[in-house]
Amino acid sequence: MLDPNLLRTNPEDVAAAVGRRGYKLDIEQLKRIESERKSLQVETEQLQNERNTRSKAIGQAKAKGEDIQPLLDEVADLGDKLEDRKNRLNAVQEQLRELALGIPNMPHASVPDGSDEDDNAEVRRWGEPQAFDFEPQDHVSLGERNGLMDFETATKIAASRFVVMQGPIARLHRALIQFMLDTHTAEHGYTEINVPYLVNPESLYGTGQLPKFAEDQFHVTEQDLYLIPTAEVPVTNLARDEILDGETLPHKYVCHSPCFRSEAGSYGKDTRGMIRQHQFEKVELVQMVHPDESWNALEELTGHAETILQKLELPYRTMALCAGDMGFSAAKTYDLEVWLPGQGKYREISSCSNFEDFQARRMQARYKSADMKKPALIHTLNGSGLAIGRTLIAVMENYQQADGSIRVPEALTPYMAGMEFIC
RNA sequence: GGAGAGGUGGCCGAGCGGUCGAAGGCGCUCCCCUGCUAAGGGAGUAUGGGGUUUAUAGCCUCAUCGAGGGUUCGAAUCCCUCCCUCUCCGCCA
Repeated sequence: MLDPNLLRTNPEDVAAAVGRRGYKLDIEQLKRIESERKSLQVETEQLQNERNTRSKAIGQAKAKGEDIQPLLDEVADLGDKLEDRKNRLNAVQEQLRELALGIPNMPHASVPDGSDEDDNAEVRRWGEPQAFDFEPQDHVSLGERNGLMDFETATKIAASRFVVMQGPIARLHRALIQFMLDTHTAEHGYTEINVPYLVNPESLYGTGQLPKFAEDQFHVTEQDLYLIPTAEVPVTNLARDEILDGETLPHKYVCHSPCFRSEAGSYGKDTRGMIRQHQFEKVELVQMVHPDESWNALEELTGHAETILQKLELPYRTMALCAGDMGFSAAKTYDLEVWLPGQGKYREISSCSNFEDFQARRMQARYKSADMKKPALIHTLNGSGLAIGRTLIAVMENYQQADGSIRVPEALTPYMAGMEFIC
């Protein structure tokens, strides 16, 4: 959520900023509702004040044993009037809240212009896609070779967009998780954390998945809980309604979790293989930082994710998302795209964003240092470090041999009991 | 799942329809006293919103005693629903 005060006092600037990402802010509507809110709120509070004052007087009169009937007659119609104003005020405030919750974050000045992924800017590139002296297969044919990956059975026991993995591939999948957690905790200073995979609606409001993206979530209606679409949700919400000690910032968490996404609206997209699944695993990096530090932190966090790709020796490029391609809550996002020989292109494997105070405001996540009179909003960031399923694919496709076997990346052999090839 | 108890300010803990945003204690901040890492005295010490304002100063005001409804001129106090915590029993990875 944007600063309501900014929205009130300077809607033109806000409109211009969010306009860069293709969001049309109706300034006239905003101003109209806002002025209505103001007059209604002032009136309502005056009435409340009157009621409080008079009720107090009644109490005092009664204590002295005076006749309070005349006083009661005086306030007879106050209640109805107040009730009416309150209802109208609530309606207007709700309208305003919905409007504010629906406005995306303002892109940072350094975010490139553009409307879709074609306008994303390449920031840097690492590694060379290797030349194969045979026709490289994609992960689906590589995985199905010995029944290591089974999409049909997954469809039988669940639905499409799920997978069953077995044997060394299942182990490689686990090895990637261990490797990433170990790297981020030992080398990058993150604290490993384990969190609930079902969260309440408040948490999804906090990070911005609700109210706008309800159809993307798996909802357990009986208990009104949601399967997490990413560990970002439970981890970032650790700070919800908290005042963190400023001296303890930054808080850096690394969290492995499954992620559940309905993928509504992506029918027919990436239907083959493990690229886009309803359930996948991810090692997520989350940082809660001092507002002055978030831009440094974004560069740092992106670098942490890149380190994983470098250690796995997977070629990738770093893209700065253009204004029109960024997620709802982000002020700036870097995507890491890994080279997939099976597709002959770079595909997203990580997304690292600075949300500034956008999520923090929704969550009321604040910090306070000794020299501060009042608490202030923290800044939040997160990034995949990395998506496990897609990393697995990348390893399979980039490390495949002519015979269809897969060489185990050196960084992973300690986690594979020394196994060098998956046959 | 069954039976009970309870959710109040940073913490502990009173309050059981009126002058309560809330006694008291602890903690914290400032001041005083004290010739010494103790003790004592005094003052202060919740958060969020709105209005006014150049102002994150001041002033005015509203809301908040787990959450949401209700009764009432008036609710921390009464009623209803929900959530959470604790104790005992049952079940169970």
